[in-house]
Amino acid sequence: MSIPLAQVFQTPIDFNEKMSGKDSSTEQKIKEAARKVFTMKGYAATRTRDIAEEAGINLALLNYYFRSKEKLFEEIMMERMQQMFGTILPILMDQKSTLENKIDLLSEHYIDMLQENPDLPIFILSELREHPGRIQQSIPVAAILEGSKFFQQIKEHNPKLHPIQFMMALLGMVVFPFAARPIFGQLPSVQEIGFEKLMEDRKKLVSGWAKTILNSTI
Amino acid sequence: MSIPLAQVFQTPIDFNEKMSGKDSSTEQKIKEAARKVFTMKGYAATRTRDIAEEAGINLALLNYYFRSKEKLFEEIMMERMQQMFGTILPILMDQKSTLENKIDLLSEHYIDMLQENPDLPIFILSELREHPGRIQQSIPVAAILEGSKFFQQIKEHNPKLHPIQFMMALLGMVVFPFAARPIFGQLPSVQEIGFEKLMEDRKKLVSGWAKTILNSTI
DNA sequence: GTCTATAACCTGATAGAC
DNA sequence: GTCTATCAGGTTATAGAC
Repeated sequence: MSIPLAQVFQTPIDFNEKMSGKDSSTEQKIKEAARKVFTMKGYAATRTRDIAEEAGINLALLNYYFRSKEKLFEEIMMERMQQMFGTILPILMDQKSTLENKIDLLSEHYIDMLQENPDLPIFILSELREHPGRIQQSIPVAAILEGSKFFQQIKEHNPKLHPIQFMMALLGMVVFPFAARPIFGQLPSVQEIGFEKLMEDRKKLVSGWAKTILNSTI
Repeated sequence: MSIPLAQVFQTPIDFNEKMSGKDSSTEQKIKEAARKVFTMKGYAATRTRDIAEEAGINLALLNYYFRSKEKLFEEIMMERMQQMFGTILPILMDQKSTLENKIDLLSEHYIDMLQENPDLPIFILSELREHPGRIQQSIPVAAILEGSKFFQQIKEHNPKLHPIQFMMALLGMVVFPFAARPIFGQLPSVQEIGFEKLMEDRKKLVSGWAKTILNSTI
């Protein structure tokens, strides 16, 4: 069930190309539809009929290609988790880049990816709450993160700061706005400026703030 | 459908007292069970049978007290949203307290509340994604936030910083660790230190960092 | 490979006895 | 108010024709 490490390290660009699905075979159409519906509504609220309709095919065909709803979901979930974590892990593990470099890259690339997949965070987080086990089944995120160059660099840079606390701050500043978009999106000023514009500006804000935090003595 | 403003402003303490439910009438037992199951699994994945079993009563009784699954859910959702937003809004609207004061209070009280209700954020966010309308039905969070003393104070303190961007950073640093607990909780170092301890330490970290961000010129 | 029809099952809700 | 039994509708999955 675990994914070859090479796949974890594919770049976001490779991934998005694979996702755009120019292969319009029936199987790909179903997968694309499943990706869309599962991500928007979650496993439990999704009916296989919705997916079939979205794919423009018959319900029976879905079970012909993928044995069951559960099996189809597993495939989608695997892909989406790779997209969620595959974007950051290669950056954090890079042995050459500096700490500040990693922060810049993460802020920029992750916001880019989330702009194109705004409901990815809620999907991952809400599906993971009931099956936390899924995560180590697909990618050993925990082990990778903990032993990453990134963690090592944080410890060296500021021994008083626990890398986890910093990681939670950085990811929180980047990911939370997307997870809470249903709320923030209703603020008049967000609607005026536009959520996408705000996130575009946010890239520089977050990387700047993160570096500031890193050097603070709190 | 909208809640009297007085109720929005109840303190977290009042709220928690109401939640502890010493009234063990059947109706309260059902509500308590519903709160637990809905919050853990979400609306779609919850079966009314699960709630009945958790409450130690019969399925028919659930429909006797609350007309339907949907109606019961509405009540729970309303409560939970009040808990989610009722904790911060009074702090942000206070006319007397300073900006730094508000940051300290929010960081401390919100983390306290989330320690007791760790799966509240995912519940709210995942239920809101499909029905973003629910939010203005219960509490006019958007309008309140936008016109709050807090926003005004941020603008005065640092005119170059958009209050929304700061708000997203502050809430992200506080709320995200709980939303992503299924992931962070698997890191060995988190298990060693203990998630609760980390969050306890985090109160001061976040309030410190938030003030630093506020004064940065980025 | 793709469809229609249907089986098998599950879930929310109610009827009616106590 | 509380229970058992059951209905009605919906959902996944499959059988079988084309």
